[in-house]
Amino acid sequence: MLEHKNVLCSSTKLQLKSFNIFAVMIKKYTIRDIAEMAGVSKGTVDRVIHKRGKVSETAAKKVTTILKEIDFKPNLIARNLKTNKTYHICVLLPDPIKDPYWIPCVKGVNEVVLELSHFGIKIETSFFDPTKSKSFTAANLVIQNNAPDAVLLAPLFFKEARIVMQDYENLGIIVSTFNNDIESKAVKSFIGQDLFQSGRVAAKLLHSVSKTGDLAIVHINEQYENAVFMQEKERGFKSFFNELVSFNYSVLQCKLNQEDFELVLTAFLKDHPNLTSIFVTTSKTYLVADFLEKNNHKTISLVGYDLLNENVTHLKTGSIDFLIHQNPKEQTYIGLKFLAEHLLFEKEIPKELLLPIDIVNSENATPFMRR
Amino acid sequence: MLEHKNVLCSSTKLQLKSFNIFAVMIKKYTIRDIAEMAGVSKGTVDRVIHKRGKVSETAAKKVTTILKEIDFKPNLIARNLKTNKTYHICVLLPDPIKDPYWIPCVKGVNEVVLELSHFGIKIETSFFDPTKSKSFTAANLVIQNNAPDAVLLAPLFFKEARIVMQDYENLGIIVSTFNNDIESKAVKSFIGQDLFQSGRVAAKLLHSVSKTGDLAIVHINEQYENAVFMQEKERGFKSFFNELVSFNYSVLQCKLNQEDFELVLTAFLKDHPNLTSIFVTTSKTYLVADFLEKNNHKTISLVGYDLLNENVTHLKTGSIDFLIHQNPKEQTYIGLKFLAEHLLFEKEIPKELLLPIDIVNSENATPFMRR
DNA sequence: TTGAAAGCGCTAACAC
DNA sequence: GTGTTAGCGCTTTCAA
Repeated sequence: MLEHKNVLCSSTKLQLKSFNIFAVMIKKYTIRDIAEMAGVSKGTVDRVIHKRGKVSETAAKKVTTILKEIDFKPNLIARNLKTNKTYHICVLLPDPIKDPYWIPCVKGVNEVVLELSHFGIKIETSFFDPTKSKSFTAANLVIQNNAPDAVLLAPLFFKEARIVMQDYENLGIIVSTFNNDIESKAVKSFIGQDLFQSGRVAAKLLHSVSKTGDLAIVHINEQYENAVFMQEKERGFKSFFNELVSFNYSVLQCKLNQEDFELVLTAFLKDHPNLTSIFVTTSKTYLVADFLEKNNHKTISLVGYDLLNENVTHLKTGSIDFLIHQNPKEQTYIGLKFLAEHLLFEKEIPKELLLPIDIVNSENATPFMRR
Repeated sequence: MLEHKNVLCSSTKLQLKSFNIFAVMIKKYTIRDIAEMAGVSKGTVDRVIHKRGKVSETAAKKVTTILKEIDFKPNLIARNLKTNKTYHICVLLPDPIKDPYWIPCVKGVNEVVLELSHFGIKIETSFFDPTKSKSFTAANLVIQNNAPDAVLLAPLFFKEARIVMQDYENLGIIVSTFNNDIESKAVKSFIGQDLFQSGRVAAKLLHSVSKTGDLAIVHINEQYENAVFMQEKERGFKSFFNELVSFNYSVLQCKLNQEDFELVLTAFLKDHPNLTSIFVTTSKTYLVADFLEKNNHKTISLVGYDLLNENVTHLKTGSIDFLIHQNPKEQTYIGLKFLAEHLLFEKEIPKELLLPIDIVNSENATPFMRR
């Protein structure tokens, strides 16, 4: 036994030691222990912990001191077992039928529901039409009437969301956002990606694939969604090339709608024969890929967003070079879990959590989709 | 297209519907409810649930029927609160001082320790020397003498690990592995990446960056670690180019040691003037990057492994094009959490979990390192 | 073979 | 103000 321990190098022992401070989990105190130490009853300790008042200053002081001294952490499991309260959380998503991008979010919600099935958490999901800002506002009204404890939503419409957020704050309903950051003090937490940086990632990818020729940023259906977020990606994309020394090509811009798609894109490509790369700022990347494939533009590199089936198909045939995965499922999962744990265990929620920007090519797509 | 949309719609509705069944969380039954329904006492119900015997057939049958009928799920929280048992898990890692690749694993362990601090889980970490298989075997002996309930380890040495696994099985100690899959029935679970596929990802990346010229697979310090795992990456890498139609270049191989590094690599590059791409199969990618930078081989593309500081620095200066992130922290975190939840809540552990293969370039590296 | 009862750590209602 | 007490859902004696 001792012999074997010597095999480990001495520097390791140091790390191991400091690590164990965490791992050993010293002594576990209960409120009964505290009560005894302070010479008061459990009830008084509880009152101090929850600041319910009705405690003499002397008692309060004694208890607080001990609490701090031993860094008391109440057994949250027991607390939850007792209170047996059910919390109500509403989730508001763009309708996955209108835009399949949101399908994984439903899975993310379900996972939280399963994991937390033993705690009193009631989760209700509703959808709004991602092409209509009014639908978003209306859905929020319904939720507010339900008076849940907390709400998780994707604030697709910047202006409308900021207004609605005020109502939530007035009603004392906690709101977390994901996917889009509306930068309001009224939101408890935002889970998403750094869109500016994600534009830079796209730029770097296209620059890796081809070093020469003009590039184009393509926005699709910009009028439906709030353009603020597409512009962030565009800013990031441009910033990358601005920083490139001796870069002699143009970064162009092209706005498309699903209606006049072919016409406008055909004209655009004719106008810019030196184009070698396209960056699509939405999950509709497959539309551009379809077009390039059909019209035999094999030399144009393409980077876009999201693991829709259509996009992944193009990834595998080679008409899309890279996709950026925004991980909608994980965003919803984390956002919801944070809220639930905050309600149940009074856990702190970070004001902002930016998930990694996943780069996907034909070879690593599958595990991302499975998850 | 139309067809596809219809599939989407209906499946989405289905998802939503089944989701609500979950979310509403119908009625929560307790063993008391069951006892009343069956006309027996809580004790009897408990005996049936845990198959502790000493129950008459009639009573057993009645209870079992009801249990099935209502799909009873005991409140695991309450169970844990009562039993108040502490479980003991050992973690065995290669010494992070010998190889910084393993540093994030310690963070992963600490995270689990923090999250599970309210449950009775005692976690102890020890290290072995990744260059010495004997150190691995010895460390396992020490652990076996400690008789923990479960063990999480990185079985760097294929043969030795398979032997040691037998001992664990005989001792009734649950073992999960991560990082390397030794494919033994004696291991409960493996968390890691598909190494073959990760070789393919590297191949695709290099092919994206440059379509022409010879490629080289570089193994570093192959004799120290078990070559099985490097070979998997190599196989994957080669398979990609084998499937490429009209690919007219060579995929070469080069084995390096830290001692004669410069000499051998210089000779290799001289022998292969058409080389445009290098794939390094280990986290020592920065050694090759250093070399290329020093000797001004700016036209050679480089893909390697892991977010060591040295590697990321080269990523940002451009001497490494892409890194593949094996996510050691997440591997450890998940492996350990699975074990803990299995012990505490009798949760099923998947036999194998393959994490996504993360592609990293200069622009998305930061959030991966922060996590 | 069974039921009754105590108790895990915490909360909250209720006396004093 | 403060202590006491009755549970939350489950496990585990201990009698019967």
